[in-house]
Formats: sequence, structure tokens, C-alpha cells
Amino acid sequence: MTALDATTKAPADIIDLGPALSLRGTRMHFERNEEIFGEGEPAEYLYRVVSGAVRVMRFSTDGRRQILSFHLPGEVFGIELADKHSLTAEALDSTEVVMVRRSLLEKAAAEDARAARCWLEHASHTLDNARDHALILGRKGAGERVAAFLLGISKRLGQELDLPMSRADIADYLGLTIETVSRAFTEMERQHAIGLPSSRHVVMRNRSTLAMAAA
Amino acid sequence: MTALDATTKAPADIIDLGPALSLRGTRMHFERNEEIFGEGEPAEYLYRVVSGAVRVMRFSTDGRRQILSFHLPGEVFGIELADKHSLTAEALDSTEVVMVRRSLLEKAAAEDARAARCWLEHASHTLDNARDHALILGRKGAGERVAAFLLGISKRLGQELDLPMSRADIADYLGLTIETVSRAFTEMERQHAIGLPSSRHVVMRNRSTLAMAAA
DNA sequence: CGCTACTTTGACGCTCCTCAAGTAGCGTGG
DNA sequence: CCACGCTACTTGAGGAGCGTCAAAGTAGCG
Repeated sequence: MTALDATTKAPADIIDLGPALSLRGTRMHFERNEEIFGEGEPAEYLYRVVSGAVRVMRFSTDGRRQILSFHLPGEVFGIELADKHSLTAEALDSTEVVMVRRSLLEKAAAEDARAARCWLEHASHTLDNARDHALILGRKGAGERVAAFLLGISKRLGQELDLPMSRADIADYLGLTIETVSRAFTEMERQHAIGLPSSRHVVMRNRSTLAMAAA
Repeated sequence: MTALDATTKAPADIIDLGPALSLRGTRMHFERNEEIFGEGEPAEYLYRVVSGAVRVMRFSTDGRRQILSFHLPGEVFGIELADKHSLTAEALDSTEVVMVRRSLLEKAAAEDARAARCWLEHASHTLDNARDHALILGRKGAGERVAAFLLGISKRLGQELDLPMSRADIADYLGLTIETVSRAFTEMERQHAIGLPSSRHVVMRNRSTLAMAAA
């Protein structure tokens, strides 16, 4: 079931972590930049994006922000094992989510080994993404980072897409500054790898050029 | 049960992921720089370090290396859900490990919800470490990265320790070069934050200076 | 004792950050 | 409907930090 299917076909108030793990929850709305959960708060719920988009991030002690992931319609976030959140999640835009009490997930996992496995599978994918992210942050240049970001987002949103996040969000995701991200976008447009009819609207023109640039 | 306890008290050929999950395995020895498992290979085993140390890493397509974690005596690594490893693990030094067939773990998790939870807890800690790592790689300067590394390793090896890894390994863990890591070490010694009687032997002299530097 | 691998140190250059100015898009109110 | 102000984005100039290249120093090992 792809992200797209989830928005269109899945029942609106269900979080579906796999064949053996569907949980009923309640819908909730968040405004642009509104906090969904914050570091240190009790982790009472897990979430699925219905519409809109979400950023998940961690802060250093002196306030610098690292965005760890973006979540688009159909995607699940906020599943933690610990009682308290170690991350902060905010709506990128006016966003609709389904929230399910964590106790329901705990109960399902305790009663059904297949459900526990679905949970584990989700954690495993999250971990794999985090590892790719570390490779990007540790070993790639600015152009490569932005190319990797664009390839990742267009895999989820298609060849032509509206970015739900600002340049500042992209910068904090890629470990760069706003200006560097902006220059990379401009340069890719100049090379006809992408089209930029407006700053948030991206057309993937030459995927292989980008794949090359992402190394 | 701490890492130190595990080397001294735990039965040598047991991998212990928590109160409900102890698995018997077999010992195996690896030489310095020997591969324990490689990307793409079937993930048949999980591992615990008995003595020595291990680096776990991922490569970019053009061969650049990002070290994701180091594993010291008592620590578990190589637990994957996927059938194939997406990472490579190598011995940093002459290293003794216990290996347990993954099928045993799968069986334990399928039969006992508490065992599955232990597995999930391990994944959760791994993920939390990966997130801290992303913050370091994305948003910290060279000095801060090295300080964070030293604090992390001394938390596991004590105030006075022998680094099992080279400057090149530290550089590939922190997203820096050998030279930059070396310069940061020298600078910290100059500030009496650490002592460096030899290049691999570190004495933590002023933890709070380092904690400050790690920001 | 001499080789080899690792580490340190220095000089220089490139990438990306900083600071600053200017532009574009958009909602609000006149 | 346009003026205005706000925020986001772009562009440029200059500088800092880290990478690159080169060489010398050090330690382990046959």
C-alpha cells in the first residue's frame, strides 16, 4: 500500500502498520507550524498523516535544529517505545492526522506476535532511513545532499510536485544553510535537471542527472 | 546489566537482549580489519562483542565510507530484520564475538511477546543513537564532534581508555578528515581537557570542558 | 634496525557559511 | 483594485572552517 493509496483508499481514521496491525484512532487537525508533540512530553499517541505534512526534529542544547524526517500523507510517525518523546513534531502546513493511543499498540503487540513484528518492521525501516541520512550528512557535499533530497521526495510525491517545506526546513534536514540550498536549486535548474516554475513547485526533468549528482 | 558486566559476568556464549531474551550461540574470532558481515550478504546471525571492538558502516556508491557505530565488549550488533545486511561490519582489532542464528531470535520473538519487546527495545536504542548521530553530523563543528565522540566513548570505557579505533575510523564516524580529527585532539590536550600520553591512549581530564565544547 | 602504517603539523585552497541587499509572492486593509 | 507589509526566497561579496596536499615525526613489528 503506497502513500498515495493511503490517502485515497484507506479508511480515514485507521493506522495500518501492516497486514496484522490496524488500529482505530481519532482525527485531529494542526495549523501550520503547530506542535504535534514535543521533546519530553509523555508519548501517548502514534500518528499517521492524512493530509498536509509533518517535520520531525531534534534540538541541540544550544538550540540548533536537525530535522530527522519529513512525513507525507499516508506515512506514520511518532511511534516511540519510551514513555517520553525524545523528538519534536510540527505541522509544515495545515495538516490532518489520525492519532492512536500508544496503549492500543502495546496491547496489540503483547497479544499478537505478528502485530509486534509489524511494529518491528516499521522501526527497521525508520532505522534504515536514518542510516542513509547519516551517510548524506557525513559524507556528501551540498549539491549531492540537495539532489538526494529531491530524489527522495519525488519518489513519494511524483515527477511534478509542490514542496510542503520551506528552504529553511530543507536546510535543517540536510545540515546546510538556506542560502546554500537555494543556490543548489538554482544551479540544478540551470542544468535542466529540474524545473522551478515557482520556488515550491518542482518538476523533475532529468532524473539521471540528479542521480549522478547525488553520487 | 552494563557493558562491563557482560564481559566479566555473563556466560561467554550467550547473547542477552534483556530479561526475557537470552540466546545461546557460538564464539568466533576475527582478525584486525577482517569483515564480520558485508552489505548484501544474507543476514544469518546477530552478534555480541566479547573482546576487541567492531565498526559498522555504510558506503556510498562511489566508495565513501560512513561509520555508523562502534561496538565495544558486551554490546550487540548486526540485528537486522531484513534477510540481507544493508551494512558492513569489521573487526577494529583482534576480536572475539558470540554469534547467534537469527532464526533463534525470530522463533523467540514469535513465541514470547516479552522477547519481541526486548528486540524492539534494542531497535529503539539503536534508533535513538542514530538520531543523536544525525544531529552531530548535521549541525556541529569539528571540535564539537570530536568532543561528543570522546564523551560517548568514555562513558563506555571509563575516564582513562585505549581507543580501539584509528583516527581514520573516528574521521569516518564524525564526517571529518584524519587531519581535522588529529588537530582537534591536539587542541583539546593543549586546553587540558584531555591527556594524550600516546595517540590511542586518552585520559579525560576535564569532562565539563568537553561537555561545553560539545554544546 | 629498518620497514610500514599511523599520526602530527604546516601551508594553501575550496566549499560553504555569514552578512547584506534586493526580489517575489501573498494576505490585509485602504 | 492597488498599496502596503510581511515572509520567503534569491543573489552577491567576503570570510571562516575544514579539506587537500605535502612532509616530517612516531610507534609497532619483522
